[in-house]
Amino acid sequence: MSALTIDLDTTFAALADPTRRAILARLVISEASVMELAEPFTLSQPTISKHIKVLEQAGLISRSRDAQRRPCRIEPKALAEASDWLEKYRRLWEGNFQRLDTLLDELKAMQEKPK
Amino acid sequence: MSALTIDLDTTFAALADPTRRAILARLVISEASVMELAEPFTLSQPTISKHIKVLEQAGLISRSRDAQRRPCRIEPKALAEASDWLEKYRRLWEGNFQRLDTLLDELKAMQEKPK
DNA sequence: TTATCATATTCCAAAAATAGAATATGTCAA
DNA sequence: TTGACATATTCTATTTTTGGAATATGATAA
Repeated sequence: MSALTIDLDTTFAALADPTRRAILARLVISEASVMELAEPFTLSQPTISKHIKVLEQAGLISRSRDAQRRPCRIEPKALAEASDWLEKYRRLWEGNFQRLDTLLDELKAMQEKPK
Repeated sequence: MSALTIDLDTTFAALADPTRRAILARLVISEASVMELAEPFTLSQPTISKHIKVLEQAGLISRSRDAQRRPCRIEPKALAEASDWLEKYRRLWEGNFQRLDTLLDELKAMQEKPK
């Protein structure tokens, strides 16, 4: 199973945790090791490792090797897929809203100048 | 606690379920009752009601009253907040990528024409 | 009112997520 | 090789999520 088949279930579930979102926010700045990522939290190292694993399995980050370290970096594809899904529905809904808006304008115009 | 304070945890968790995303996708077309929303699924009515409750508590939909029905409609604010979060990090990362890209181009140019 | 339709809630069981402690593995430097 | 450091895994307990069956509530029409 390649990273291409990561589904939105897994991606959104990974994003639903504040620790994991904070890790992603940190990784936007630069790559970082597990220790560096764990530093701001009171959580234990194993717990952070597990959060990192969830992010990796969701395709949101990938790992490399630097001596004993396993630096994490953001993988934008999964982020983009989730964002695309939301943007699609946002645009569609805004389309609906615009039509509703037009309708309300028409109704208002009719009230002011009933024919 | 107003709908304004809905957090991303709840929103992303609500989006992490395919049934709930399908319900949202359906609601982009138009408002719909619980029965109408349940129709495409093999899940029981109570189960669909519970999914709807999760979406409502996440601020992703709201309900109204039409005789015995409780039509659901999309609430775009939570959708927009989740989308904004993702878009922000997507843009930031794409910024990083562009800088990296520029760096790689420079390295490549140096290899072709070492000074 | 009563029957009916639409929806919600309660209760239960199964599965999954989360965290820490303890421990294991992997990598490097001396 | 050994010691030290970085990270991962296992085990266990707790909490949350998900679903169905049964049941309750709410709203309307007759």
